[in-house]
Amino acid sequence: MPDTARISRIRSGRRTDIRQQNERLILEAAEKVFAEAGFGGATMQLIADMAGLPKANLHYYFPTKEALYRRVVQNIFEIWLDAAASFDAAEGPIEGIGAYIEAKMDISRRHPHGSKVWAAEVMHGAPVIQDYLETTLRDWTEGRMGLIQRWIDEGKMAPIDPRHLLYMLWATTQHYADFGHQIETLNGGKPLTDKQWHEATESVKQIILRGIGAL
Amino acid sequence: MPDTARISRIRSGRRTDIRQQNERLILEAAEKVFAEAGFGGATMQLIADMAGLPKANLHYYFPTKEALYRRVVQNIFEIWLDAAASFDAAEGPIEGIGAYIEAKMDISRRHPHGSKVWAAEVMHGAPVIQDYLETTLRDWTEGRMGLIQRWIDEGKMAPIDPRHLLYMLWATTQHYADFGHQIETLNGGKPLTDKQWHEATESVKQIILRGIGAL
DNA sequence: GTCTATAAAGTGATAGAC
DNA sequence: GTCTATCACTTTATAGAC
Repeated sequence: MPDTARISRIRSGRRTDIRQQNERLILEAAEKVFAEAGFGGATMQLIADMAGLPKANLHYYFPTKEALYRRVVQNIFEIWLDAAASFDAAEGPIEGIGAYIEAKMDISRRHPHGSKVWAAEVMHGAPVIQDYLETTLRDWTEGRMGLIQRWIDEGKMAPIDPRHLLYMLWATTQHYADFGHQIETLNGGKPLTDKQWHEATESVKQIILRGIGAL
Repeated sequence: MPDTARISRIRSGRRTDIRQQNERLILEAAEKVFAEAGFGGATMQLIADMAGLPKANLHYYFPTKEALYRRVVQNIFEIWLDAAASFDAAEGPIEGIGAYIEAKMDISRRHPHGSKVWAAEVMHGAPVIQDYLETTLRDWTEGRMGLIQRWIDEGKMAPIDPRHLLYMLWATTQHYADFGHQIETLNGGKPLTDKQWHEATESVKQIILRGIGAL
């Protein structure tokens, strides 16, 4: 390999590293700022400061504020879709829905900002991710509804409406992220401990699994 | 009564009527705009247009954008507090929690905008209503937790954690307002019918009441 | 790939005539 | 109590030197 080519590859590799690292820094900062201030309340200046970069660099990596925002929303959506794996692999509701609750609660704890950004996006009428709702989410939902209906037909749980069960699963688990500030305030101003997160997860699992007649 | 006094009273009465009517128009428009665009995304111009008033008049009735926003948040909070009456008057969980779910679901249907404004306010760290969380909501929560614990002690329901039951009640009922757009999209793009709202309410009641061992 | 300076547009709020 | 015109400020986005 000629020197010039090797040097070029190294340079290119370094540039790629810098790009990936800066994009990650920007996305993490953006997720937090969008969650805490909303899209309209967030400023590129604030995101830049939190990422430790000059504001102009944000526009170098993401052409517009909306493009940056879109990436943040897509990220949390993909994380949630991955959590469905445990759902599908299960043989019955205790295992499947129990694992799904655990996975969603874990995401609420590890990605509270992304959850809030998604919630705000939906509350505002999903101006940016309406296509996801109509395609990916719709297909996902119908697939899981069929799975739950099969468990009902097999007598593994009571005949509840699968759609409203899914809504309840989303609502209860995401509540611990989206309303985390309210929960923290009612917890004496302190974040939930490991033990409290475990108790919350077990409470949700217990009520829902018994509620659908699986226990 | 002298003519001048009578006329003055009438004039004063008319002015009061105009004030009350305009304040109501502004508050309704503001609730909708804050819900759909967020505090930062909402503009006084947009609220004024929706209320059918010149922008300057908004500042005549509400000194600042934040003062107007604060009133919107307080409104939904008081509506929710009133819904607790059914909770307290009950003799056991089936009656009390069942009525509370029905009341909260009804509010989600009739006041979806207010619910979203509250959700966004909490998600952003409750910058405007933190004092309510620490006083009124905290007292309310502890009172209801005591009531639920009494029902547990009396053997009227299973020994679940009262706090997480309350969170689940808030999460599930408010989800139908806050994520109404997502639910509507998954309903073929059409709002829930009377029948579907009733089915949703019954599903929530059934799963939770059975889940806490009250059925 | 980085950063300063600035352009272009929009915002909350107010003055002042009616 | 109403409404037009405008001020003072902030924002997104970009130009252009380095």
